[in-house]
Amino acid sequence: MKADLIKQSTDLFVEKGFSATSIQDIVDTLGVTKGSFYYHFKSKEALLMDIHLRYIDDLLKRQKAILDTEQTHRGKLVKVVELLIHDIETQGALGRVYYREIRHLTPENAALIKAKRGEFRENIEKIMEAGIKAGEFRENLQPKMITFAILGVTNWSYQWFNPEGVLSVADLADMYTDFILNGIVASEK
Amino acid sequence: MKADLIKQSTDLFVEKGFSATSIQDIVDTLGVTKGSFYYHFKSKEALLMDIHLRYIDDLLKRQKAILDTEQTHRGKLVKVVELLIHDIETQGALGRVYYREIRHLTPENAALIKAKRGEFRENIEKIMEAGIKAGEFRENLQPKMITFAILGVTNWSYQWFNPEGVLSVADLADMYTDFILNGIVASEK
Amino acid sequence: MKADLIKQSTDLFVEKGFSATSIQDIVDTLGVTKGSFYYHFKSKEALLMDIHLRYIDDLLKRQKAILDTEQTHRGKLVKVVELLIHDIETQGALGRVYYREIRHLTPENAALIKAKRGEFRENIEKIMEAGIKAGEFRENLQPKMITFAILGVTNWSYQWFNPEGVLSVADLADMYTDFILNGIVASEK
Amino acid sequence: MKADLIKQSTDLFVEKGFSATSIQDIVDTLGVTKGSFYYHFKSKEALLMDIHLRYIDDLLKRQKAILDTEQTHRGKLVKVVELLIHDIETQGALGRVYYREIRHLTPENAALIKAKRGEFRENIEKIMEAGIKAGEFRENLQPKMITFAILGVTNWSYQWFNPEGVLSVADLADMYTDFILNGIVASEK
DNA sequence: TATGAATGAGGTTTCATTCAT
DNA sequence: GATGAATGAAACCTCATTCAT
Repeated sequence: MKADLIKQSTDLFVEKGFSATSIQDIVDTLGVTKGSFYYHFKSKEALLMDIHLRYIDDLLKRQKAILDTEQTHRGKLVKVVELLIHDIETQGALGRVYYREIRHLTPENAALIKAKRGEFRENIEKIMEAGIKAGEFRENLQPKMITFAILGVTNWSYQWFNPEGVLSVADLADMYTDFILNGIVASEK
Repeated sequence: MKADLIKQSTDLFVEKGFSATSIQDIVDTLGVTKGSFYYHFKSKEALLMDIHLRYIDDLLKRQKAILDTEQTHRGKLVKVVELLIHDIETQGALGRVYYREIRHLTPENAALIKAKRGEFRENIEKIMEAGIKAGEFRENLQPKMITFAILGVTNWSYQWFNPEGVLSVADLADMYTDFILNGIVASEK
Repeated sequence: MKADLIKQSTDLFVEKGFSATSIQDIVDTLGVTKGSFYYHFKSKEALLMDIHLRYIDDLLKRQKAILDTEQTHRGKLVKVVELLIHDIETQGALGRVYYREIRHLTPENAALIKAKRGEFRENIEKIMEAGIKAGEFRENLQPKMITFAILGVTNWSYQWFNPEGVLSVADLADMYTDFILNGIVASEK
Repeated sequence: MKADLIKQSTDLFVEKGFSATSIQDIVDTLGVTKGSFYYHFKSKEALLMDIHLRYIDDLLKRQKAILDTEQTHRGKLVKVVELLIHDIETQGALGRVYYREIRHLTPENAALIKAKRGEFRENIEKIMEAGIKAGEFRENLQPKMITFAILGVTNWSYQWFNPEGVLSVADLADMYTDFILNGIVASEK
């Protein structure tokens, strides 16, 4: 039941946004009552926090697995990009909630989530730094800014990509790792 | 007065989101009354539409100027990227409202804005297509997807970039055009 | 367990009032669940009635003991006043619940409690009447109104008196019996 | 309208208590809507605070007038007692709300009201002190405790006295000033 | 142009109570 | 005896909107 509530509310938050989704909307889709909702969640914000925590903790765990497994910096980066893009398929557009609605968490909760987001981002920065040092990546890159650029490429996909369209998630991941690694300019031979 | 209302409400929408910002919030920061708001705007949604229209029309106008002026495909692309990033400074984080709150427009209005967004995006796609054909850009790129990637890089900046920080908007624009054009992999010499 | 529920709920009713205290509040302080509460009490009102009944029945029993024991009218009155004031120490501020929350009983239950209250008060009135007749008390007193005045002196103590302060319950009882008997005017010698 | 809301809600608070009176109850008796209530009052608690403030400020003002006018300590005391008892007639049983519902104010507001209550009480204490010093009142009285006893006599009247009964407010005031001044014991001649 | 008062729908939350286990 | 989940009514409050002035 709690799981159902999380599932339904996430879908509704994706579709209509957190503020525009009422508790009534959520419980109506499940045919239960508001009282039931408040038995499982202290507040609407608590539900949002729950969603955020599950998402980022899961992301961090899988990121860690990649860092521990992959050998090259390039391999690590590619796998992390794939991780983010594949999530569009497995998690629905949950990422949209994750980035859009953090403002509706209490300051304390928002701070916690932001710290975990920062951790995820810093892990990518570290890949960049190490890759530059090792000569795998270009020298004149600023790791922090390039990390934001890479996250932009992946996260923006949540806004528009339809995994059931003509292009598969795997195709998109390939295309984007290629773009990130090589840019768009034709090499002069 | 109308301009003040637009300015204040945009700031509040950036900060708290459209749904979470009440008309009362808006008029309170200006020291006027709600009646006054409704003299200038038919509804809250009309204000949001106004904001969207001003933003996208301005963007399209400036994009058109670039397309008419720049000669190379590469030059056109670089200038459009710069246009988007420089907006963070001149327009504040208005872009955040623009992408986040379209959901709260009426279906008709949302369709109009989406059409204009599409136009803006297609103009970039056309640059890509032409650039590929001309050999300026790599052959095996999919213009549509690469356009989304580029928009991801620029638009994501609205989420985190502080133009008053140590890195200037111009620096960021340079760095990102370089990233888009060349990727991150060190060339093997 | 039932005793614990009564004890905790009385404390909470004293502190926050009957309406403002939820069943959840009560069971939380005991670490049990609501189902458990409803095993012991038919309803929240039944608990309140239980508290009222225990209190007034106990008071009546002890008042009766005094009436049977003391010889003089003055002695009876003094002992009843002492009874009421000493209760602040032994019963906590239960008296506050007793007077404040009768409104939340069902009409039938409220009537029963009011009848018992009336009995307690009439017993004091009878002391007054007999004392006046016997010449122990002043002639021109109206027993009913003076009884209310005396109850005012004692019951009001529940509002402010702290038995752990510098003045003991016994001191207060002495002082108030003296006040009731002699008033405040200095006798002209 | 605001005045109407205060009037109706005070009556309902007297009758059913603050917690048990809903905003709906209040507005229904006036045939207006909840929105209207919240236009005039920020919250239910703000209304309660309004009622408390009006009551105690008025009481303090009238007490001050008495202190400035009356010459003897005895006269001052008698007039203050009359002031309190006459209020039952002019203010309805508002005093019941005043003493019973303070717990529903926010801590800050409750502190303010308690401070003003304290001021009122201290003014009576000062009469007692001065009266004792001047030999008008008995030497062995503790001003603070006697003040509470006097307030008990008067305030308790709010609980039971019906000004439309056989005994008038003036009669009660006479009777109680006599009781306070002379006690109940028959003087031995 | 602007205000102040009012509306009514709907928002989040609380709560006494029930009941299968 | 006790629990945990659920209910449904009702609580407080917010808000976009209207309108006479």
